[in-house]
Amino acid sequence: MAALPKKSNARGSKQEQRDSQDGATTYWLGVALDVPLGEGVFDYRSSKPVPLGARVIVTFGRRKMIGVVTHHFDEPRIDSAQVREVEEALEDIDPLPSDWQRMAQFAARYYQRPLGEVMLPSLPAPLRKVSAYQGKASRGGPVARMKKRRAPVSPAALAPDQIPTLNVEQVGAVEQVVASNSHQTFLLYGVTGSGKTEVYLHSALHYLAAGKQVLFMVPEINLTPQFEQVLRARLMHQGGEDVLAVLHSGLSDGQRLREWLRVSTGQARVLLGTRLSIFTPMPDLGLIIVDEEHDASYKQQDGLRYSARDLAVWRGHDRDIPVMLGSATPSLETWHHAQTHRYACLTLKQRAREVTLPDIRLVDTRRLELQQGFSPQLLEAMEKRLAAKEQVLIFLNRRGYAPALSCTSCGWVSQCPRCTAYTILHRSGPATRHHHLQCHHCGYHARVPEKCPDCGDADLRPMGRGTQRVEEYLGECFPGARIARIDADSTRLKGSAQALFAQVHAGEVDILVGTQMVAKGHDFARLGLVGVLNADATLFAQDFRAPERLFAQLMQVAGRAGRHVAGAQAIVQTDYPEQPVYQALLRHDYTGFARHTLQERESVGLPPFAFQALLTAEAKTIAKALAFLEEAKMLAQSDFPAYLDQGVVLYDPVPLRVVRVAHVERAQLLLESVSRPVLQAFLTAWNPLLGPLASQLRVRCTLEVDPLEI
DNA sequence: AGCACGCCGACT
DNA sequence: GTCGGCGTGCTC
Repeated sequence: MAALPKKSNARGSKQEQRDSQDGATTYWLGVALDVPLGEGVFDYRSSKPVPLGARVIVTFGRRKMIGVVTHHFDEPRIDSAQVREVEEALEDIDPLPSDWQRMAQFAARYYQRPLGEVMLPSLPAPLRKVSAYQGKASRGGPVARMKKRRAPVSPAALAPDQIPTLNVEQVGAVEQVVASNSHQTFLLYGVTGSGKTEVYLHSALHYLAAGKQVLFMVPEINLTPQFEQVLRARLMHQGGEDVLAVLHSGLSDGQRLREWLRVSTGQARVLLGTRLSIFTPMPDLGLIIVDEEHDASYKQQDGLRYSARDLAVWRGHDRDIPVMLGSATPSLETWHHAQTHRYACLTLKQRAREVTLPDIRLVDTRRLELQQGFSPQLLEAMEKRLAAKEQVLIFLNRRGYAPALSCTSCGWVSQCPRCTAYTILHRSGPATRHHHLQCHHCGYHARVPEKCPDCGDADLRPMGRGTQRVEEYLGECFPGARIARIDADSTRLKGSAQALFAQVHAGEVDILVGTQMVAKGHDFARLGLVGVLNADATLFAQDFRAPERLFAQLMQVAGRAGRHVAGAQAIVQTDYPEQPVYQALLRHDYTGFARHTLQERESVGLPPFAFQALLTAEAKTIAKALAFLEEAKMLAQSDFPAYLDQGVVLYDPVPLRVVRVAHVERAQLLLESVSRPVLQAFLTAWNPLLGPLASQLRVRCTLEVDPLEI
C-alpha cells in the first residue's frame, strides 16, 4: 500500500509497545476490512500478539466484521482513544501466507482499490462472515463443522497405452518449461488440435513429481466438465483421487470452502479453476497454467476489476516459478510480449491429432438476396451436408426472436422505458401472440402491443433476426432436420446446457443454432459445416479490440468443424469481405493478422503500445455524470500537472453508447499513457480525490485499470 | 457499503 | 397519533 505511512513495516517490526500505566503490552494492528473507505486498513489494539495474515473479529461502527491483519504498527496512526480492541483472533486456519498477502497488496495498489476489498471477497464466504463464528448455528466455526469429504467418483486410471505420446515439438515445449529453474512466462502458441493440453499435462506432472502444486486456470469450467474428468484420470497415478481440487463460482459456499482448504493446506496438489482461483493460497505452488489466455472471462467485470491472467504472471514472477499462457489466438498484449522476447514463445505447428482445419469461405452478401439472413450459398451447403448425414452449426451472436419490433406505417420501434435501447422480441410460445418484449440491459419485460402505440396501425413487424427466428426459419426450410438452439435463454435452467450439449454430442441433432456459447471447447460428433451470420455487427459495433475478438471467436467457432469430419467447411457471410480480419481468417493466418493489427495499434498509439484506465460515472442525469468527469479532469490538470507533462493523456468525457440503463445515465473518461508506471503514479495520486468529489456531486464512479472494452 | 439518526407524508 | 420515505453522516 503506497499510501500507508511507513511507520512500521510488515517484517522486522518489534510489535511491542509498553503501556505506561500498568506495564501490560499492547499490540497495534492494521486490519483490512471489506469497506470501500480510504485504503481499507483500520487500526485496532490487542493485548496478545496476532500474526500477519491472521483473521480477526472486530467491531467497526455498529457492526461486527471479520478482517485480515495486514500490519503491525509501533504506535496507532490515529488518536489511541479511538482505537478499539480486537474481539477475537481466529485460529481455525493458519494465517494467510505472506505471498498471498503480497499479491493482494499488489492487486489493491495496481487496480486502485482498498486492500480490504481485495482480501476479504477473495476468501470463501464462511471464512469472512461473523455469523459463521457467532450465534446459535455456529458451533465451532465453519472449518470445524466441515464434514468429511466424499471421495469423488474417480475414473479408472488410464492404461499406459491410453496416454498419448508427444511429438517432437511437444516434447521440446515441455522440456523448455521444466528446465526453467526460475520465473519465465511462456506463450504456448498452437492451433486447435496441436496438442496444447498434453503439453500442459506433462509439464504439470513434472512439477507434481517434484513435490510442487500446480494451478491450472481455464475460462469457464461449467462449459467443459469433461475436462475435469480427463484431468482426474490423468492424475490418478500421481497421488490418487485427492490430488485435484476444483474452484469456480458455481460451487456452494460449503464446497468452495472445502476445496479452498484442501488446496491451501497443501493436501490437494492441482487446482483447476476459473479466474477466482488465482487468489487461493498454495504453499507449494510450482507452476501456473492459463489456458485460452486471450479469453475475456479472465477479466472480472465488477468489484475488483482484475485480470486473472495478468495476476498469474505477477504471481509467477513473485514466486519465481514458470507461467504458461496457452492459446491458438493469443491476446495482442501477450503476442507482443512474445515478439519482444519478454515471454518465451513455444510454437506447436504440427497436428498432434488427426484433424484437418476447415476450409473457410467468405460469402459476399452485398449484392445477394438473402432469405431470412441466409445466402443461397449457405442454404445449398447446408442441404448437402444434411444429406450426407453431417451436422451443421449456425452461429449468430444475437439471442431472442428479433432485435426490435417496429411499425411499418409510422416508424415506431419498441424501446425500453428505462434504457436507451430497443427491447428485444422474444418468442415464449408457439404463436406470435405469445411473444413478449424484453430489454437485454435491465431485464424489463412487456407484452407485445396489439397495435402501434403511436399511430394505432396493427401491422407491427419484427426487425432483423435472432437465434429464435433463425431456428424457426430453418424448421420451415429443413422440415426433416432435428434442430436445437443453444443460447442464454435455452440454457437458463440448471443442467439444461449440459443436456443440450450431450444431445448434440450424441448426434441427436442435425442443425444447431447458437450464440457464442457454442464456440468454446465443445466437440461435436460429426460437424461438417459452420455457418456464421451477422459477424459484421460484432466488427463495427464495438471498440478497437473488436477485430481481435472477432478473429479469435471465428477461429474458435470454425474450429468446431473438422475435428471428426474430413473436408469440413466454414462459411462466413459478410458485407465487407475485404476487411483484414476476414482475409486473415480465410488463410487461418493468426500471425499475419497479429502483425497487421499490431502495426495499426502502434501507429495510433493504442494498447499494447499504451496503457489505459477508464473512469465511469453513473448519475440520474447524463449532465451530472459528465459534470463530475469534467471536474475530475480539471482536478487532474490543476493538482497534478507534472503527470500530464510526463505524457498522461485525459480525453474528453463522453456518454456511453447505451447512455441510460435502468434509469441511470452513464458517461466515461479515458486515460492513457505510454508508461505504465507513470499512469500508475498518476492514478495513485488522483484516485483519493474521486470518492469525495463523487459523493459531493451525487455520482457513482468506478475506476478501471486496463479496461478490455472502451 | 451498511447502519443509524432525522425530519416530513398517508395510514391502523 | 405512528410507520416509513430516503437525505446525510460516520465508521479504526
